[in-house]
Order: sequence, then C-alpha cells, then structure tokens
Amino acid sequence: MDHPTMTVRTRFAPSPTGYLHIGGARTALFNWLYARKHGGRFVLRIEDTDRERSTTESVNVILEAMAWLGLDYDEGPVYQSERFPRYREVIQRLLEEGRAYYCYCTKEELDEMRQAQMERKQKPRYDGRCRHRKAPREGVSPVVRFRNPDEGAVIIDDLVRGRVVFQNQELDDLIIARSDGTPTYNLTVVVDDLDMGMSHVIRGDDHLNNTPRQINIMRALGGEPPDYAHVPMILGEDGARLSKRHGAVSVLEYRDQGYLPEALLNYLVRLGWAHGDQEVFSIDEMIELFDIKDVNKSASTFNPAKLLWLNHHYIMHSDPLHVAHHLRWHLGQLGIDPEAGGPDPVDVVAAQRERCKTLREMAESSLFFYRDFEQYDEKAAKKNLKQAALEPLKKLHQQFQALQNWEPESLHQVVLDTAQSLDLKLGKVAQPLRVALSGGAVSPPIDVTLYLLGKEVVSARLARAIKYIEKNSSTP
RNA sequence: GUCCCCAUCGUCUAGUCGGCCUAGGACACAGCCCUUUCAAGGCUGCGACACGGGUUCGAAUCCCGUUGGGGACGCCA
Repeated sequence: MDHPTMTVRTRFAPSPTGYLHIGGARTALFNWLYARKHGGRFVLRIEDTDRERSTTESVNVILEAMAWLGLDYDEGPVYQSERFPRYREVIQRLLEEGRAYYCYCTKEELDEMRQAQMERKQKPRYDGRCRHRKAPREGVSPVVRFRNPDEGAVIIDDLVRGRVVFQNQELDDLIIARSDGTPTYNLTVVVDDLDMGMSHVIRGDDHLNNTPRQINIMRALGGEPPDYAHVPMILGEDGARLSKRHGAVSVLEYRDQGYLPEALLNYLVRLGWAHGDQEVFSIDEMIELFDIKDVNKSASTFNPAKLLWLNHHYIMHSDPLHVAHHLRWHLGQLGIDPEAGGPDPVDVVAAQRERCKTLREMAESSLFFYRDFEQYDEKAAKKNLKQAALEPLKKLHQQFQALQNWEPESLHQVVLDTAQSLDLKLGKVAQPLRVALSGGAVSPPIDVTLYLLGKEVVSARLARAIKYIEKNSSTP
C-alpha cells in the first residue's frame, strides 16, 4: 500500500468564493497531515474557474487563514484560471477522440427535460440527445459534454467509506466546457489531479457522487485515478450542514474571537477521528498518529463548547511566550500597544490564563493594566466602594507608598497585615482594593494585580477610589 | 422523486478478528470540596448501543429490513 517509491501528494483545492470555513479547514488539515506523515508534498490549488463568483479578496482571505493555521504548502497556490490553455487542449483532445461532443440544447430545453423526468419520478439527467447530432444549430453556441460510458460500473475503494459502486447508467453526459468555452469543475479537477500527480484526494463527502464521473474522465484521458478518501461533513447543531446561520464558521472569525490556531486544529482533528481516549494532540502528535484510514464514516456535529474548552486548555498549558504573542495581537486590536508601557504580556498571560477562555477575553479583561478605566463597574462599586472600605483603602494607600520592595510576596503581606490590624476578614480589604485597581469585581489574585500594575498606578488608583467614596457616601 | 452514504450518552468519541461492556473517556450540565474576586483544580452524579427480525452457546460488534439523518442530481465548485 504505502509504496516507498511512490511519494504521497495531496492537495487542498478551495474555490475562492468566500472565506475559508471550518469544514474546508478540516479538509485542508487532513490533507496536510497525511502529506506530512508520509513525507509527501502538500499542494494548494485555487479553483477559480467560475469567474463570476471568484474574487481575489477571497483568495487573500483563504491564504491568510491557511497561514494563521500554520498549514504550509509545498507547491502553489496554483490558479486554475491560469491553466485555461491546458484545459482547452484536453477538451479538444476528447472531442477529437469522440469522448466528448458538442451539445446545442438550450437551458430552457434542459429545464423542461429535467422537469418532465422529475414528474416521472426519475432522476433528472441529460438524455444524450446531442450525442449523434451532426450539424450545429444556428444561433446556439454549444457546450461540450463528456460522453459517459453507458454500461458497467465504477468501483471506488474509498479510504474512509470502503467500496462504493456506481452504475454508469446512473450517470449522464456532464458538461465539461461552457458555451463560452471555459472549462467546468469536473474537468479541471481531473486534469489537475492528473497533471499534478496527486496520489490521494482527500475531500468532503459531498464530492463522493462526483467521483465516478471524474474517474470516467480520467480513464478517457488514459490516466490512473488517485486514491480517494471522502471525509464526512460537519453539521450544525440542528443537524443541517454547517453554515453561517450556525454562528461563526470562518476560520479568521475564530482568530478574531481569540482562539489559538492549535486549539482549532486540535478540535478539528478530533471531529471524525480519535486515538483512544486522547483529547489533546500537539501538531507533531497529530502528524504521527493521524491516519486517513481511521477517519469515521458518519457526519459529526460542530460543538462550539468543546472548542472553547480546548482553547482554554491551550491558553493555560501552552508556553506563555507563545500565548503572549497572540495576546499582543489582540491587545493591538483593542488599540493597546503593550510596548508603550504597562506589564509584559507574558506576565499578563501567566496571571490571567486560568480565567480567560479566549485571548479576546483576556485582552479585554487586561485593559486596566494598560490604561485607566473610564468608570467603576456599577455593581462592584456599589458593593465594595462604600464607607466601610474607606479606612482599609486609606491604610493600604499609605502602606503601599511606604513599601520598599514591590514584589508579590511583600504586597501580599501588606494586604494581610492591613486586614489583621483592622480586624477585618481578608475579603473586606482585598475586594474593595480589587475594584479600586481594576474597576471591576474580577481580576487576577490581588497581589499579582498589584505587582503588575506597579507602585505609581496603584497609588493613583487608590487615591481615585478614596476620593470616589468620600464624594459618593457623604450624605447630603 | 432517483442514486449514494451514515446510524453508541445532548455533543465529540472508545469499543482490534462477536465474549474481558452490568458499554469507557472528553465537552456540556448538576452537586460537593478548595477559595481574598473570577477562575482553575479535585471528587461525585446525570446520561447512549435508533427499531424489528435473524445468525450464534453468546452481538454495540455479522446479515436483512424499517425508521431517521446527510449528500448528489447546475453552462457552482
């Protein structure tokens, strides 16, 4: 099976008509993993033969998403729009060899035919009425159809589905060139998979039905079909195919929401594939353990909650340096330049990672480290910044100003001592302090928060809080 | 409608050739513990072999059917 002489070549072939979605990303991942595992080559091909719908903007978004995911390709991107001469040549050859013919049927005629077939409860398919037409029809620019075999069957030994058999009678003569001469999908895929020497075609389940047609064209061209692997679809929570209405489906949207690429990859690889009870896989482990033959046959439902859990896991357990790299980007999105002042993002990551499931969330709840908050959280202030907090805060203010070494341990001791000396429970001191410093009721542990903020900022914010209490709790 | 495919907890899944499965893990959910906030962490609980027939000493695992779901049927890819 795995001939050492035969190098594995896989490809990801999106059509640039939108963003890179979750399902496409998983297909890309599977292809990438398979190539990497076998020391093969991974090719990126842009299927932009439909000029109406393809945009360069969409190409850029796809490339950006691939780069963010870290799915690097060894060849490409190859643009099908640049290979039209080659497709024309192949179409011409099929025409000359009688494997294809011109069809002059109008769209109206075809619609009629289909409708009639539907009414007869038949599968709508082209009946081949132009197969033997000799003369062109006036005023109609023809399409080219592939002449599909009438008899026999196409057997596909799919790497994930097993053997699937299609009767040629079920297939019709599909269009391989539009009336404007441009090639269609089923032709370009075949030509490219052959020309590019693909050894394995790993793609979505929705292409399973196209496969026998493609194999027939390949054979007509004298080519040997690659191995196919049709991976199951990803469904939304309502059981329908995953789409925009199920929430975020674009890869870059996940980036923007604060997901780590490795978390998304890890989630995706576990959709339809498992290795025992293991849930977390590093990229290297995926490459080592993944095998397309182990992919499940059934569709799986996209579960955002589990992705979120994985993301949190990666935030907590990855190298803080790495997480900080991504956090910087998110801080930047919020208009913060961490280089311009404030704590090192690496320290922020260490302080925040338990309580933030996304980097976006972490960036947002870390804003107070980098700039003054506008106002106190209403509830938190009402509960904590009241008369009773005045004395503790004043005392803390003094103590901190007098403190020589600004370290978490000594800061911790100050808070402890203050509470003790005032005969208060720790919460009565720490919580008002937290609100004074962060503006809200939630922050990293108070000593860490103090430490990261620095003496100057702590002093200023305490002064602000004291003033706030004095102003607000003075009864008129 | 026709063809193709699929079927284990709410979700992702484990379940090597049928026995070790009174079906395991993870997410979610609930409760308890820990606790200076929020978390994190620990423990416990809830919860599935779609249904009906076979085959067999024995089936989640094999066969058939039913039902349910998905996909394809385009001068889209």
